[in-house]
Amino acid sequence: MPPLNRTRIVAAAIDLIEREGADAVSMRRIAADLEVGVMSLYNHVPNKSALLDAVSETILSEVEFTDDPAAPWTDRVRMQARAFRQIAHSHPRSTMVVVSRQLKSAAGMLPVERALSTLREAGFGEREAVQIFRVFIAYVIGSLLREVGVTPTFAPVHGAIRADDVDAELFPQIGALAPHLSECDHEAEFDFGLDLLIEAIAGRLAQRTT
Amino acid sequence: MPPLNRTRIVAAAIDLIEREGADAVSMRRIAADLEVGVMSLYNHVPNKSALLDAVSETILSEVEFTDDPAAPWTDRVRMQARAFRQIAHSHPRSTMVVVSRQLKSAAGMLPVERALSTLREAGFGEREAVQIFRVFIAYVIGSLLREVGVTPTFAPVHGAIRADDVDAELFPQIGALAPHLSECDHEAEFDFGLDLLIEAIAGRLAQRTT
DNA sequence: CTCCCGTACGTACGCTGTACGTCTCGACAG
DNA sequence: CTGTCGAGACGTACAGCGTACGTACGGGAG
Repeated sequence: MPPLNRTRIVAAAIDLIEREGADAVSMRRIAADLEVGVMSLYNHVPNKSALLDAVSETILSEVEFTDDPAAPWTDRVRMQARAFRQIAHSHPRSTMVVVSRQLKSAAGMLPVERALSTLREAGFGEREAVQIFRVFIAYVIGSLLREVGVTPTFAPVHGAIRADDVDAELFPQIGALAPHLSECDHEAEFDFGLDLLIEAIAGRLAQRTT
Repeated sequence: MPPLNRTRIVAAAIDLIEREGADAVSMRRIAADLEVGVMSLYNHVPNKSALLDAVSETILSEVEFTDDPAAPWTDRVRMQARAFRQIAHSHPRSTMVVVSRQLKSAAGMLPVERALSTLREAGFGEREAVQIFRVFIAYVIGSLLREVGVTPTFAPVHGAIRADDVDAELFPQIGALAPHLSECDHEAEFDFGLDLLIEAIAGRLAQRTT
């Protein structure tokens, strides 16, 4: 058994989250998985919150942000958004952890820097770039949370909604659209909204330069 | 002191969340606020999870969805989205609770029904209406979470980012745009993205009917 | 009056994060 | 070789959590 260290602890935490969900994470549980005393963890991690920060940072730094500065800005932002969505695939149950922690570290700020720089190079003004950036962030995070089921409200998937279950009098639309509501191709849905946003932004840019 | 009942318990829970945040919520704490034994709560609420569902439902049912079926669909969806955002104003610290619980009840499904019906009446197809609905939900929820600070990652507000704090070599854009990043008129930002989305959707509709 | 049931409540169990003290072991100074 | 020291592993302990269970009381039904 290799010596205990921060990296092994973080890896065990991620593994535990993916196996049993974020609620299952406890210092005792992680220690047990590592076959180690609980308090030994505290020699390498100051507290649970810092451990979750490290989890977030690790996952974030695994995302492959391949950016081609020569490509059109529309393709670049699309690629960046898609890269971010990869988190939901590579670490689905950790997504909420990643998204809900502010990281002041390089791993957390690099995606921001890239996005802003892309928008600036596309020709948007300072204030404009930040606004557009925020719109994309909101959409991407909202989409991720729906995909991993953290915000099931108003996004029922899983056949949780059956046409028979809903009162056709009160909710005729939900009843009628139940087949479409209960199935969701996350990638297609994500791209649909993403293209919509990019198209709208491109429209603004074109209209302003004329 | 009036007799204990479900309504009073839910009200106490909401009050506690708004005063001290969702993490401060515990059955013992709520019971103490009501000057009542902990286990007395369980005569009116089956468990903590159900209590939080009730909290979500209560807040949701307070949202005023004034919908004018005669108005253009663009105005209607804008109004619905803004109404939803009111949650962040009326119960900021409860927002995450509301958004993260799936409600099968009428209070949870009514907004969905309204949105879908608006989109259908605007002329969108079944599948299309659901897709567009999902895009709006993602954007609205993402925006709410940023506004209430649940997803501070990539959305640093509060002057948390100062131009001096960031390495100008590694993050030139973040440094240059720090003034804009550190201040955020949530309502204006929300409307900016909302109008962008509505405009894009309207474009799709116009293009298809021609 | 008696019975009964809903409500309030105390106790208890297993879980949580983590502060603190102890013990062991490898490295290095003399 | 021996004495010392620091770092890491670990046990114990405490306050707090959700809630299962048993008990006591008070008012309406028969």
